[in-house]
Amino acid sequence: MPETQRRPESRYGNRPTMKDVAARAGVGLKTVSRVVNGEPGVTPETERRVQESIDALGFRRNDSARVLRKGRTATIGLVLEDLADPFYGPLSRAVEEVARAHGALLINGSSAEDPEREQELALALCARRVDGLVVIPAGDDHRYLEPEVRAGVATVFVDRPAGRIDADCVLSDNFGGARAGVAHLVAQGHRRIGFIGDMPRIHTAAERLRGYRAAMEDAGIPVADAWMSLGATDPARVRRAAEEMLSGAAPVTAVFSGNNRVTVTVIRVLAEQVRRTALVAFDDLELADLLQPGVTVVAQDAAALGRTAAERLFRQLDGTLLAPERIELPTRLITRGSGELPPAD
Amino acid sequence: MPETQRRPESRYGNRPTMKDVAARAGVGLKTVSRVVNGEPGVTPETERRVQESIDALGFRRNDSARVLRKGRTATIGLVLEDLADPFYGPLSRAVEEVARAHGALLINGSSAEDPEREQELALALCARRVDGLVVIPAGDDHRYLEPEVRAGVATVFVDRPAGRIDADCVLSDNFGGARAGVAHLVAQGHRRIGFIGDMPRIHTAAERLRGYRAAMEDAGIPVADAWMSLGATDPARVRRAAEEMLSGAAPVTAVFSGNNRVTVTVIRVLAEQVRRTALVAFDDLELADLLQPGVTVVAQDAAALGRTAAERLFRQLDGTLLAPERIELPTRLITRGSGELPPAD
DNA sequence: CCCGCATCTGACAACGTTGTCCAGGCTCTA
DNA sequence: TAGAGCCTGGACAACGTTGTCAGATGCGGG
Repeated sequence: MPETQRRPESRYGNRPTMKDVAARAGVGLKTVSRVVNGEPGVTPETERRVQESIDALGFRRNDSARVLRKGRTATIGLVLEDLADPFYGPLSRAVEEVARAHGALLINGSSAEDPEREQELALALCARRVDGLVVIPAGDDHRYLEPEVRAGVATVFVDRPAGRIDADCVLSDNFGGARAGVAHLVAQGHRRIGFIGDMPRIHTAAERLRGYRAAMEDAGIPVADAWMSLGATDPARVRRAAEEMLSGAAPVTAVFSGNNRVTVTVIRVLAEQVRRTALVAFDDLELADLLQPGVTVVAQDAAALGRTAAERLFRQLDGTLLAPERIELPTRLITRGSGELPPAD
Repeated sequence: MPETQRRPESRYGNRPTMKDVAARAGVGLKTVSRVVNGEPGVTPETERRVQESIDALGFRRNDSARVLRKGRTATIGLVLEDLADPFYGPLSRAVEEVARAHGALLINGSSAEDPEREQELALALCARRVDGLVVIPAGDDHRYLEPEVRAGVATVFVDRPAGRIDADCVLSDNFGGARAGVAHLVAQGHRRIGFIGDMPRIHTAAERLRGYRAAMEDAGIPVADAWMSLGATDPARVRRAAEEMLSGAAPVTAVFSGNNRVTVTVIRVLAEQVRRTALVAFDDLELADLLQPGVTVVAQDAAALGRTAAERLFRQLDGTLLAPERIELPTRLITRGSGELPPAD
């Protein structure tokens, strides 16, 4: 029994290590390390021999071991809501680009709007010792991250603020954007304006609702309960909500739609109606300008959100960062027709 | 000078280790390991003490060290083209879901259609010892992965086949889909049918072009060079290409568009034309049914591609897999109006 | 009362890498 | 030619975890 310790099962399929490379090249272990890391102090001739050995064996440095030794993983984590949502694609890509510029890789996971899953994911990433974490919160209590933050994990929240923890946040001006969007409808002469949004427990949804209410109040219009749908996100329920506020004795003449997923359904419903109803939607859509009429939107810049957050993350990692801050990015009203339809009553 | 070796800079901000937990709980290191991993053989009382210690110190197991010891990372890598592309969002999400079901995390990176960057990314993932790799190829030579595959990295290619290496591939039936789409246009009476696609060096683009040619040949229609645009992907060039084939003495009466990015531009151009030109597009679009006319598409199932690839990857990891295979998923023609317009000449 | 056995616990090595430090050989100068 | 100083290379420990194995403890039976 020559081995006292059984090798763990299928350990990397027995990859060559620096030791193997060193043995083959007839040099010391550390010399190989030097070559691999481009450190100075190796003769060209030695370097050549080592390099040849590396190529011959198909050696690739084991970053797990490296990380263990160095303490930095050059990896950041991104916890988002749903990678398949067209809003998060560009955001994620922007984070990735910044990470790449800093030589880091990106691990990401979707929380599917489930706070528990968000926590599970974030902590799994911490266990892997990501250097930093960009989180799009699903839950509203992030105290579970406190030990991690104290331990030095850089953390930035995006799109929605952190709950019960003092941390950097990068947000869109949801309130201002919604307010401006609704005000735009008011300016076209609308008074009965519907709002279809997500559950108010989601911060962005709550803020947009607040913007809606503010704009209505600015205009001195009392809001009827029947004009608001909160929390219906699946197509069927959105459809029902939209149809309801479009029917009855005093139907809404305009709708403000609270996010991109709601919008696609609302557009469908409006297209089926005889009466032309105005629409302003939060979040831009790919083909919004080609519809009849074009969809007027309050656009947020998903890529900018991601970029800003990631840049801030790396500034935390540089150590050049001071107190947590809340950064709010402006939204932009893009008029394309649907928001400029006059009231049709 | 009590320490012979300086601590690496800011090593995890001095996180507690199992040793610290053990010391505080007054137990041995291994006992903590047992508790953390839920291994049997620990008295409830001891376990309680250890758990208390863990909570008090905010300990979290360092997975890097764990990986180093165990040899499996429970992480898979996904190299795709552009996370911001709406086609890859669902694909990526599907891979993530499968990974999650197997208790693995997902690292992903975008190659931006650059073979060098693809290689760099894939190898970086291998250095991190991901258990497996799902690759959407940008390049056409993947021999660089051979040592990795031999070393036991499970590998599956998606959307496009691997180059010069024998590996699992999961593809859409690009040829068949394009052929059916073009045949559909022929069936409406079109004879002058344009094709606007990506660079033929991209496999999917080449296959779709082949499908176009095949359908035309089936119909006995010789293809004019002026009807084809290959490799223009940025909006400006697509626009020019489209406008060109729509003008002149014998303009095309129908266009087959080779991918989603091309399609959005083509739709814009067609909308500006007086004459109605038919369109069938490869890849579905979010609001395709709401345009006037609705866009007839050859839809592929991005999520199914991702799911199938990831499942195959994990079957490789289970060791239940045999020879590399090429799996082709069917596409679906969805008629919505634009593809049913008759020739307008 | 002591032995044997089962159960629980801990010491130790090893995973693959990098930081430190020292040895040996070389060059250059006095 | 000897000494100082530089350059290259290697031995060794340490990073935090887990597998192995042996020691300790307690209990029941002979």
